[in-house]
Amino acid sequence: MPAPQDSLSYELHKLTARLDRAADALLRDQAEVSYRRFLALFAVAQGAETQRALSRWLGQSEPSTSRMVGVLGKAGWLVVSQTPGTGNRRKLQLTESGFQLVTTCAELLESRFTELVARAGVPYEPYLQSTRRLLTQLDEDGAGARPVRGGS
Amino acid sequence: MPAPQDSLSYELHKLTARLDRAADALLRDQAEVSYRRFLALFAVAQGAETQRALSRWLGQSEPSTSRMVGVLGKAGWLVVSQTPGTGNRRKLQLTESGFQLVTTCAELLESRFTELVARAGVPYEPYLQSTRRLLTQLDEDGAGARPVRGGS
DNA sequence: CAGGCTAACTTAGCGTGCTAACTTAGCATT
DNA sequence: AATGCTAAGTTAGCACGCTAAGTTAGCCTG
Repeated sequence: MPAPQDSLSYELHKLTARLDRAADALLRDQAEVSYRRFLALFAVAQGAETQRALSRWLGQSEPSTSRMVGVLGKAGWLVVSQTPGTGNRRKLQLTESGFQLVTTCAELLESRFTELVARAGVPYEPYLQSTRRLLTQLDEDGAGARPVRGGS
Repeated sequence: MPAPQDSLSYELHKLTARLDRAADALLRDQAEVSYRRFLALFAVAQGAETQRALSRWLGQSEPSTSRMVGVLGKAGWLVVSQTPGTGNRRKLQLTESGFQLVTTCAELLESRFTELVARAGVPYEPYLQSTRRLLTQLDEDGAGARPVRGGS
């Protein structure tokens, strides 16, 4: 049984867990918003126009998205509207404050991450390529897969 | 504002999210245990002897670990004991069934992941190196950092 | 031995992931 | 108009992450 500290899968896991925490801490500090909420608003900014689209964009279930949309609406970052004649859809639109939040946070995160990669001396492009290859392979493997269940 | 689909940070995030889901699905299918629970048992197998040690190993808060230990104990994978004269500690030990579960699952996961990397044509060692460098850099950056809060 | 300190764990309560099952809106058929 | 279908969203309830605050065990020090 290999010690997972030494395996790539474990290191990857650890890396993204910390990246997420760092991002979350940064955003809470600088913009009083959680990373999850930012991601949802960002998805809307990038063109997710309904809740279903948003849930796909985020790779999340629809109930989770439904709840998140409610929270973001109450916080005044998002307007949710239903137009008669378009089925049981909700149209999602950022408010002015939502848009500004997304813009600010995206810049913050992007600059921090780019700096991190540079300081770590990691070659951006090759690393990105490998990451993408793994993703693609996972997608292909999972194409005929069983449903996903449970936990966070 | 860059589309995050194109950025390394986003791809990394997506990759580990899917790796976790794939691992979770595999373990639920083959061993009727969640990935989180497996990780905790694995940590004990690797030498986490108290709850505090376990929480550090998992990179989690102590309350989360406390609850998890309770669940694992009830499931019969773990024995929790308190020895007088050693302070308010709990000694963690795998049961026979816990040990077998960990062994089986670790082999399952390791072989699947190695295959994935090979099929994806990703150079294992360089990718591992870069991942480690990013982690180290994050750790150094965060050495004098603010506390981490909130969310999942 | 009483009071205070630290280490380790628990309790309370919340955020946000999930599945299963339900509701609502529009469309097609009879 | 009633029936049934599909798409989109919600409700109920659980899994597990977190912080803040409380408890318990042992160790000092007066």
